[in-house]
Amino acid sequence: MKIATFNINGIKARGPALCDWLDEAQPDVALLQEIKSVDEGFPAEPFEERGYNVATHGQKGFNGVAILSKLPLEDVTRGLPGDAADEQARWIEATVVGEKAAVRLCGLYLPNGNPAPGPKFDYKLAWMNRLKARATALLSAEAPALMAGDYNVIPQDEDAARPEAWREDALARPESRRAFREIVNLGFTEAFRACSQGPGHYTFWDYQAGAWERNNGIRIDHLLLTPQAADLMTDCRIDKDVRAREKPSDHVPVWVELDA
DNA sequence: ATGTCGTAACGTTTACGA
Repeated sequence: MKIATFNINGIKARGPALCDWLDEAQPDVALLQEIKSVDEGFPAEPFEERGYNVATHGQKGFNGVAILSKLPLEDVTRGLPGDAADEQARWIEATVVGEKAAVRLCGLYLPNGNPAPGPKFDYKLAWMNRLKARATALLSAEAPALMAGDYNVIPQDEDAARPEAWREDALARPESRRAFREIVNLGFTEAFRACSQGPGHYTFWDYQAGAWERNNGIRIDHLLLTPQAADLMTDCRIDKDVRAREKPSDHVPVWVELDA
C-alpha cells in the first residue's frame, strides 16, 4: 500500500500537475494539504475518474486538507480534537483496509507560525500540543496508523540547505523542534529518516529568489508511523523531480510503501 | 525591478498568507 503526502498549494491551480503525478506514481492513498477550497468547490471528478474516493475538509481561501484513496474510506473524521473554537481546516482522518492490515490515516497541515514570537506562533505551539494528545491516543490503540502532512517544522539543521537563514523562523525555532521531537519520541518512527540519513533531502523550495535552481530547500513534510505501521514499512522516498515541472507546487510528494 | 505564487474581492489591483 503506497501512501503519499503532498502539499499541493491550491487544488484549483494544481489539477493537471496533481493528475500527472497520480498517473505516474500510482499511490493508493494521497493525503493532500492546502487545498485552499471549500468542500463544495473541490473538483473531485478528475480523481474519481482515476478510481479514487475523495474526502475533503476545506475552508474558504486558505488551508484545507483532503484524502484521495483507491480503497474505500471508512470512519472519516474532520478537525483536530482539543479546541472546539478552532475553525481552521487542518486535520482529517480515515481508515483504509488493505489485504493484510487496516491502517488509520491522519492527514495534517500544521500551522506555519510566523511571525514568531506572536499570536500565530502561540497558535502553532498550542496546535502541536493538541497533536501530541491525538498522537498519544493513536499509539494506545497499538495498531497500524500514521500521521502525515506538512508539519511546517525543520527537525534538524541537516534538514535545511541554509540552516542559519531559518534560525529565528517559526519552522526551526527550538520550541517548534522540541514540540516535534516530543511527539516523535512518544514512540513514532519518522519514516523518511528510517530509510535515508544525512543532509540534502528536501521537500519544499520557495518560489522566490531561485530557491529551486539553487537547491535552497527544507524538509518539512513528514510521515510519522506507529510501531505497528513501521513494522510494515518497506520504503520511503521523496518525489523531488515533481518540483521541476510546469506550474509546480512549492512542495513535493513524500511516500511510504507499507506491506498492508 | 526589492527577485513568487494562489486565492479572494465592490478586481483592470490590492491584500493576505505562505
